[in-house]
Amino acid sequence: MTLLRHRALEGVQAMAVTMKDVAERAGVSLPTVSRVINDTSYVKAQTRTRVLAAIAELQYSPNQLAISLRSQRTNTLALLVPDIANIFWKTVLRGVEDEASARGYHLFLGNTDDAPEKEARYVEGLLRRRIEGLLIVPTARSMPLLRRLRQQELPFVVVHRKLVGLEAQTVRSDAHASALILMQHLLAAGRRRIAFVGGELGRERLQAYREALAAAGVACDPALIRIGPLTQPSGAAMVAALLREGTPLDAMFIGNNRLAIGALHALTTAGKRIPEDVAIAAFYDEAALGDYAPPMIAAIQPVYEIGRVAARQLFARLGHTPSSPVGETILSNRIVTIP
Amino acid sequence: MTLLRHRALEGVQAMAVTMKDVAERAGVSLPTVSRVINDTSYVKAQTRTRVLAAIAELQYSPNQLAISLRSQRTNTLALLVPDIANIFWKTVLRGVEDEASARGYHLFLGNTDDAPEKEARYVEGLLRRRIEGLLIVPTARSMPLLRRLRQQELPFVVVHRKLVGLEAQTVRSDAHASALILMQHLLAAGRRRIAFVGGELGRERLQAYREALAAAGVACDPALIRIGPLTQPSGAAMVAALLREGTPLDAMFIGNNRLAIGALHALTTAGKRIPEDVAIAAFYDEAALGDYAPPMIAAIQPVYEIGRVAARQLFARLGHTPSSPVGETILSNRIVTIP
DNA sequence: GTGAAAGCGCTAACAT
DNA sequence: ATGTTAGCGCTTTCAC
Repeated sequence: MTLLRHRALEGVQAMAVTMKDVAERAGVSLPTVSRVINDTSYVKAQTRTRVLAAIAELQYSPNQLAISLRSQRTNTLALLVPDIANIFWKTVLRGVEDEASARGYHLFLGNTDDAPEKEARYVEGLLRRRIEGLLIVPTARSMPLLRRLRQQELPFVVVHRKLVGLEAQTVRSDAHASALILMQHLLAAGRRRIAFVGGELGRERLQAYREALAAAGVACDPALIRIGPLTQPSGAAMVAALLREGTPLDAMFIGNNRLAIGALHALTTAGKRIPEDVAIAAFYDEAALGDYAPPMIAAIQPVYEIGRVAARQLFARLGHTPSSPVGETILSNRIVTIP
Repeated sequence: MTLLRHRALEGVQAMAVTMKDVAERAGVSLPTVSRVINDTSYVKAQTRTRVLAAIAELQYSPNQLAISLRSQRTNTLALLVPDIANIFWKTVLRGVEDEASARGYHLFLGNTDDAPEKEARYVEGLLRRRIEGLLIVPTARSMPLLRRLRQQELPFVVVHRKLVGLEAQTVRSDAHASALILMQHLLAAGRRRIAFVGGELGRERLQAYREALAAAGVACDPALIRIGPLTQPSGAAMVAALLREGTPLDAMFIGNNRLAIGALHALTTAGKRIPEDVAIAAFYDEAALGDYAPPMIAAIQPVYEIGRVAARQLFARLGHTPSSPVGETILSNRIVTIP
């Protein structure tokens, strides 16, 4: 007996076994099979057995597309991150996936490369696929997109980045508070010429930098402030430039772990002693900490927890009307001093 | 005018706009809308305009579930990895995702934690969702599952791991060849007491280790061979134990990047000089190389390429009958010596 | 306890 | 150039 019936319209694969096949095989009607599978009504024990046997023999696999089309539920979420190859997001992803999989949900993953067009294209495809919710690390220009999501009533949670001007459920860590602590640490150690090395999106960190300097009565020298792409080479280049220019400095505040790794390399290459010549305070990473950690003070972000909490909050919103109130969940960073 | 029609059966979300809504709004019949969208037949310019206007006004988003149900095509793949939080897989994932997204495919991601039950549960869900193909890093006990996939005629590609006894399209790097080169390098440098630190699945590496020793006429001392979980702490523990036991050794072959990082730490902690006291040859990682790289010889795996090539081969199989011939694609590692 | 029929949203014949 | 009809695989009234 062959299971091949006829070719699909476009595809070349054999048609899959359907409920109808199972029904015929078991000598019952189609709804009866459905009832057995979903345990949705009493079925005579004998009939049930026959149906189950047919299912096993035919290796029947229910078509989730059809089920979803009827039920309006896909049990599917999506996560959009800038670049999964970056060390930070993979752990967030793991947190999200754990939470989703525990609830029987499947997860689409997409990289946006922080490009709004790519992001928009992805979101469009995900909407068509009728995902039930979206976790998104938005770009700096994602506002219109997110407004559309709101309008389309797709539940979503903003991960790790704060968007001003949009009321959206957000999960992130407390960059501002941690930045203040790091700066205060440097200042308490008597450092006064503190360079800032950060990225475009780190507004909070830069603000904390300025606040801490002001509070300590230290003038803010624009020549010490560097902002660039959040990559290791970029960190190395910015620090190399700083040193080359010769502006006096005795400490550095680095707003991102990849920047920090690059910066530390550049400092070592230039023969600077850490912390004697240059004291370091940085947003760093658990893994990087294990691999390479000179004496410094670091803020470690709760990456896995950010993913889990964000997913949980998304689930909490799935059941509710999309207009349910939104808020920010701010997780604390762990401050670590390496002697 | 409200878009809310009635509540979905189970869900609480408002019903989405359908093609029918668009048709009514534009004052045309349903297939006409379809024709406009898919450009599948001539439509009078004026009608087309009216339809497009209706689509825009209603923010219509085609239901991919319905489309897929009809067309038998989901434009969806899945990737199952042991643990995305591990440094290795995230880059593979990125390669896969790039390739998929370039072809308009979306990607499900799942973590198996190398647990066959979790893997099986995932595959079941993915089959129901009618993915068109699967990329999988199988566990040691995945054979029955993969046989079922073969039977169900789901195209799949085995990534990075070699399964004996199953004919399956496989993409991996040449661990055996690289291991031989690394070992020959150590032996050429006059090292004779070479420890082996590896994982359960690294059979090829261990075999190459033995072959190289035999070829050089060096006896293989079982006391120098350690096998454990592929984690950094495990690497540190195995090396610490080796040193504690005092078996003489002047070199180490390490079969995995996480093991290597742990091992290097343990050696440093024990005050061993590298390479004076202990020469190192290891399977290492591009990123780890940038962060922490004492003098050694390393095999760098083409992680991103593994992902891309695997995805490409999967795409190549989508069009064909599932019985099309399978083979192995073996990518070369890059051998790097750090002076 | 089970079957017949309608419909989820869409596309592809077949009409006109 | 557009409308009518059937059907993808499933669940859910409604009959019997």
